[in-house]
Amino acid sequence: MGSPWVDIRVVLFTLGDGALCVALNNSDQGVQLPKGVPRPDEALDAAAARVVTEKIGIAERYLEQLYSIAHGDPEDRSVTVAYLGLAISNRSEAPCHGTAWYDVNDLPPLSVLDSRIIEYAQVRLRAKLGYTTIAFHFLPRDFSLTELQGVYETVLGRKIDKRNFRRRMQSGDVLEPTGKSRREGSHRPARLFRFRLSHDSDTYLTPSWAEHSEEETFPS
Amino acid sequence: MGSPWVDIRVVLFTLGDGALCVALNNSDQGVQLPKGVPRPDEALDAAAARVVTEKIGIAERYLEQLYSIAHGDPEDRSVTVAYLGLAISNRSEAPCHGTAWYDVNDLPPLSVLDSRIIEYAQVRLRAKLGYTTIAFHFLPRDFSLTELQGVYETVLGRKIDKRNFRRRMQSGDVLEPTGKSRREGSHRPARLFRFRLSHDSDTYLTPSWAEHSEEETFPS
DNA sequence: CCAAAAGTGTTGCTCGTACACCCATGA
DNA sequence: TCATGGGTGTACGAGCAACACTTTTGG
Repeated sequence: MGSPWVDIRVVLFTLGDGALCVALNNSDQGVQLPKGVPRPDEALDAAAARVVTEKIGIAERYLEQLYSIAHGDPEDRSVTVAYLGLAISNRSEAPCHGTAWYDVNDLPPLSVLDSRIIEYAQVRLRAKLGYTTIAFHFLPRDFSLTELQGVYETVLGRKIDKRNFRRRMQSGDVLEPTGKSRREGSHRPARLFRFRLSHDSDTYLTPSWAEHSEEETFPS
Repeated sequence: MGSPWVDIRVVLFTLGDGALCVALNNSDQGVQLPKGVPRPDEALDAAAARVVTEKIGIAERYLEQLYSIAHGDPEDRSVTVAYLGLAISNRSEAPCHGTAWYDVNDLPPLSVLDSRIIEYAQVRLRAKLGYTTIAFHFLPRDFSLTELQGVYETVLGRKIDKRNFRRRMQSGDVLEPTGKSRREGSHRPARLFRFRLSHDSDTYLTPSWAEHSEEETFPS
């Protein structure tokens, strides 16, 4: 029958060495986006999360549906549902065998579809930095303002004024000072902040119903 | 096999009598969103356009992918790709048999999924009014500023200040004066404007590659 | 001359941006 | 005491929101 296969592909970004990196799998058909097929009773978001776990082996912090596209010929038809994911910048946690991080500005040859998906993921990520708090998912629980600014600069690919950035961040009630600070060199220690959870999820303009429906309750 | 069916559902909005309306089909399973199944070699966007033509019978002006979701049980599994569409406010063009316009604030009983899709379509539409020129797709080629303001007010569900609205619209170079005007009552005639095409498509934050590739050129 | 919609400016506030110096620390 | 990154304030301009009256037309 003409029923197409549905596959899930995940563009999982992380930050490493001042570069925006994406996780890619090395398969016998060349380098490609990590992908998988949803199980018969599995929500698409859950399938995407499973792809991250099984194919990348990294704990992701954020996962959002990007776009769906049909491709292939009538005999080998499939519909791909693409996801955008963010993972914490942590070099100690190595991805599984066959998976590696690639600088998005220096990618190996990929299929046309994968390239487009990655490009679009980057567009969406940049746009969302402006009107959401998505950037926090690149950082650990406690972080300095300089680290946060680094996230913005790396993703946007340009320098940001330090004073304006700090004023903007501290003016809303998005940041919570932890009181702690961190010494890490022969200079003044940085004060650490934490992200206020109440500002998550709300502003993302993603459907509120997305797959959470029956089984899951919202994590506090 | 476990390969799911892919179906397309379209939330087609129009404006009528100062209300935001959505096109719904009256089937033997009750009232539901117009839907269809993509052909073996058809792009998803093309399939959505075909749903509009065949199931609604209206010429849509804008069509954008919304979201995909898996549902059903393991034996009767499907993945729905939802679309948001806009059609021109034109009561003379009647939809096909079995299809009717419903005020979004006064909908008949619908499936949980359809209700959620419509609700999300409305959220996206409202949000996009703010940062795109999507509103123009509700109007004919030539229109008055009052008509344009009416579109915003109806979709957003609140009054807007006339002077601020006109200044904002006329300050960019989005509007082109036609020089014509329209008399339609015992009062001053309204000057008519036209939308500058160059401002379309760019700002929508939809993937630039989305299926348009080969066949279509932009309608003038 | 009346009703009805079209059209028009000013003011205050908020927010983004440009810009340069002192502070705390470890070596 | 020096090198290094952490931390701070001000002034200007752009853009948004609030606000009320005059103009043109047909009846």
